[in-house]
Order: sequence, then structure tokens, then C-alpha cells
Amino acid sequence: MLREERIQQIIEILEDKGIVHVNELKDRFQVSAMTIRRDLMALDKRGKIERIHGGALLSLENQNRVEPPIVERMNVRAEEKKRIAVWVADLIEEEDTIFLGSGTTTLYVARELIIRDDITVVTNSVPILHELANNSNMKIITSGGFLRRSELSLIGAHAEAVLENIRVNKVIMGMRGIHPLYGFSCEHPEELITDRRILEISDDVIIVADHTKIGQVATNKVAPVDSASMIVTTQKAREDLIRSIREQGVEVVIV
Amino acid sequence: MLREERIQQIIEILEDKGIVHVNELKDRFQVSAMTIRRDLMALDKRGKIERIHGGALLSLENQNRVEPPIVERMNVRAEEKKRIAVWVADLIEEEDTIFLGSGTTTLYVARELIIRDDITVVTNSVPILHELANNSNMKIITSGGFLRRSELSLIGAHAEAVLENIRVNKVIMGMRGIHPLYGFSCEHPEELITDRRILEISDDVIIVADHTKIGQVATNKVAPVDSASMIVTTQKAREDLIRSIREQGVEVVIV
DNA sequence: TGACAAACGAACAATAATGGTCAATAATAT
DNA sequence: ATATTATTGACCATTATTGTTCGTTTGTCA
Repeated sequence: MLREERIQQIIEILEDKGIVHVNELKDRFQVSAMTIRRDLMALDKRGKIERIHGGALLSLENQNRVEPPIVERMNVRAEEKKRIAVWVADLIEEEDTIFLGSGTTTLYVARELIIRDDITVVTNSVPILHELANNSNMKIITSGGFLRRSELSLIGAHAEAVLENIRVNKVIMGMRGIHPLYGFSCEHPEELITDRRILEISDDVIIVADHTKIGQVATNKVAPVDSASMIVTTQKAREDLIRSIREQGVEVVIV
Repeated sequence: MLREERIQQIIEILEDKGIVHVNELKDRFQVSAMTIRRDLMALDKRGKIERIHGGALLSLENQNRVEPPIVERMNVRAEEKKRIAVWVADLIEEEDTIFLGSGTTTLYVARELIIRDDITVVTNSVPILHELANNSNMKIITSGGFLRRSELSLIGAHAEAVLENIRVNKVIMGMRGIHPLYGFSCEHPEELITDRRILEISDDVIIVADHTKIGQVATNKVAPVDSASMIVTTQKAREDLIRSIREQGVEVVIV
């Protein structure tokens, strides 16, 4: 039996029983207690379990198994996204109510806002909801809706119905494609209506997007660029495009 | 038996009975009185109990606080909850659309359903949403709404608006109090309307609740017991109450 | 109130569990 | 084939848990 195999089985036993004893596992796997302890140390380090004298408990934040695409994107251009997030977080004023859209950059923004307990966040992103629910004290409102797995976002008629009755000081969202001529665009037609609705719930729309999104055109046009009031992006964005967007009255910030 | 295991069980006994005696615990766990005293000291230090001469009471905080935050309830009576969950999961048919309410028992139900990709789940529970979003492939719809932190549930006008346009084959939810005379009850008035709305979205309402909930009456009456079609609970539930509930035409299953 | 039994907790000792280190072995890379 | 790395068991000083003893405190009842 491989170590990792044994470790997986320990988790399964834990999920079944909630608690395990070192001695019980030692007998079950026919290895020394030291080996079991090392397995438990490893699981503890991964945050899967809580160690106790003589065994271990299932950790409450036990999120294992497959993670969808969005998680894989978290580490892509993380530096840039974080820089954008820090800058945008600074725009949020006291008592603001803001909307945070789905996507990785907005998740970074959410993390910058965790310490703020005077604001209200509206979101249709499951990771943002989860993160803020567990780690912050601000007021949180979620648009309901169908779960879109690749983005872990909530979209569709139910989401739109909720957004119809919500108005916020600022909208902060990402966009798949940003182009001076073809406007904002997204990949999936299902997101179209929801994204358009989101653009309508505030007069102050801030689009966050690293430089690779500038000049991109995705399949579905959401709205012209001047439906945003500000675009926050990073260096290396094509200057002619930036200039052209600015000419349409949209403030473009490069961080 | 490990120390931590014993300590957890002491809490469960306390939640059942409200008071424990050192001597009773000493006999039950077959350890010295000193050991029990040390356990009680530890629980006191954690703020879970009030020590009294000869035993301990549930801490005032724990008594008044209707229910501890959902994260702390996860491992309490896990065995019972899992048994309920397995039984209820078996009721779900192919292509069913079901609603899963907030609470720990329903979270266990969700976990039993992870392998099912032919069903649709509607939920107002953030942990269920997060868990199913990351680990399953079924269709998922979320009621939006305000985040209620102690339950990590979504409630309020926005949630109700979404639920107004949803109908499901089965509703599976927990209840804080279940009493033949006083019906179903919950602790927070904010949950009242949302809970009532949930009861209306299906003709088949299954209430899941471990035995400690049977006979409990919380502050806010949600509905009479016959608004459910089935209650799934565990042994040790008071038999006279069960009989009385059955007489009102509600199927009561004891697993 | 005062006497008394029960409960308490500090201190000590015995036992069990822990985790750092080292050496042996197995798996993997060069 | 050899070097390198990962895994494992053994040893052992350290720490956690438990039971015992004993002087002190608490609650009860006459």
C-alpha cells in the first residue's frame, strides 16, 4: 500500500466516524504508530484534520476533492490581480454597498475587503460568498440563480430577478473581453443577460481585468465600453486600445 | 476512548439533559472522578459549561444562544445525523428536483447525494452550495438573499422572491423545534417567512431532525406539524410525542 | 451555628503518546 | 548501475493523560 493511498483511506474513515485513534489505524494498516502519526501530521498540515492526543478529528474546513477551473486560474498572473485588487479596494468608501462579480480578480478584491465590516457586499460568486461568509463580518447579499460550474457563479432568471430589486454604490466585475470597438464580451450566452443586468444596478461600474483581456473579443457582446465608468488593468496593455477607450469617456487606470 | 472523544460526549449529554454529575460521568466512562473534573475544567475554560459543585451545567451563553454556530454543530451527534441522511438520500428518485434547507443534518444529506448527477438541488445553505459546487456534478440553484451568519443560510425578501418562482418534488429541511401541539418552530423571526415560503414550494416536505428536537418549542411558530408529510428522526425521541404527531397524519420515521 | 460527608484541586507518580533523529529499505531519477 | 529521494521503523527525551493521595473547601442537616 502506498502512503498516499493510506492517507486517503484515513480521510475516508474520518469522514465516516468523525474521529480516529492512532492505535486503531496502526492495527488496521499494519504499520507502526510513528507512520500513522506522520500521516496525521501531513493531513494536519494540509488542513484536513485537527490533531488530538491519541488520534485526530475531522477538520471543519474540510474541502477536498476536485476543484473547478476557477481555482486553477487563481495563481495565473496572481501578482497583477493582487495589484489591481489592492488599488480597487481603496476606492470603497465607508458604508458603501458594492457588487462583486465572479472571477479570480474580484475574488482578490474580496480578500482585500475582509477586514472591512462597515460595508455591504452583493455577489453572485460562490467562492466570494464562501470566503466572506466564513472570514468577514460585513453584510452579505447573494443573488440566487443557477450555478455555472466553470466560473462558480450564479446566473439566470432567478439571479436577474434578485438584481432587479438591488441598487449599489459601485459594481466591481471582471470581463472576458474588452475592446474599444466591440465593447465588453463574455464567453457563454447564459451569462449575457445576467452581466447586462449587473451593469444596470449602479452608475459606477468598475471593470477589473489584467492586461491580457484588453483587445480580446469573446463570442457574446455584453455592452459597449462606455457602460463602465472605470477600467482597472495592468501595464503591458496595448496603448492604442487604452487611448481609444479613454476617448470614449471611460477612465482607464493602469496599476 | 480518547480524552477529546469523552469531552465531546460530555457536551452531548449536557445538551440532552442540561446538567451532569461528576459521579454519573465517572461511572459512565469508567474513569476516575479526577479525570472527569479535569475534563470539566477544560470545557469550562473553553466556555462551553458552567461548573457547579458536583457537576456542570451548559454555559449560559450556550443555553441562550439558540444554537451554536453551524460550524460547531458539525460533529455533534454526527452518527445520528449521518443515519438520517443515508435514509433520506434513498428517498430521492431519478431526475428529482429537491430543496435542501440549511442546517447540519441537511448538509449530511447533501454529502450523501454528491454521487447523484441526475438530480437538481435548490438550496439556501452556503455550506451545501459550496460543497455541491465543488464536489458534485448535479444542477444547482440557489435562493439568493441576506446571509445569516450563525446558520450560513440565505434568507429574507430576495430569497423569498426566488422561491416564489420555484417548485420542487421534495423539500428536505431541519427544524429547531418540533411539537405535536405547537408545531414547527424556529428561533429567529427573520427565518420565519423564508421557512414558511419553503414549506410551500412542494407537496412533499420531509423534516430531518435528531431526537433532541422532538418536543422542543422555539420562539417563533413556523407551521403546524401536518404541513410536513414526513419527519425523519432517531431513537430516544419521546414516544408519546411521536404517537401524537402520527395521529395528525404525518409519517414519522425513526432510523 | 457547628459537625460531617462529599466534592474539590494541587502535587506526585505511573503510563501512554508524541515527535525529533537516525538508519535501513524501497522507489525514482540519472 | 549508481545516486538521490521518499518511506518506514526504532530509539528516546519530552509531553500529555490518568489515578492516587491528601489537605482544603463546600453544602447539608441537626
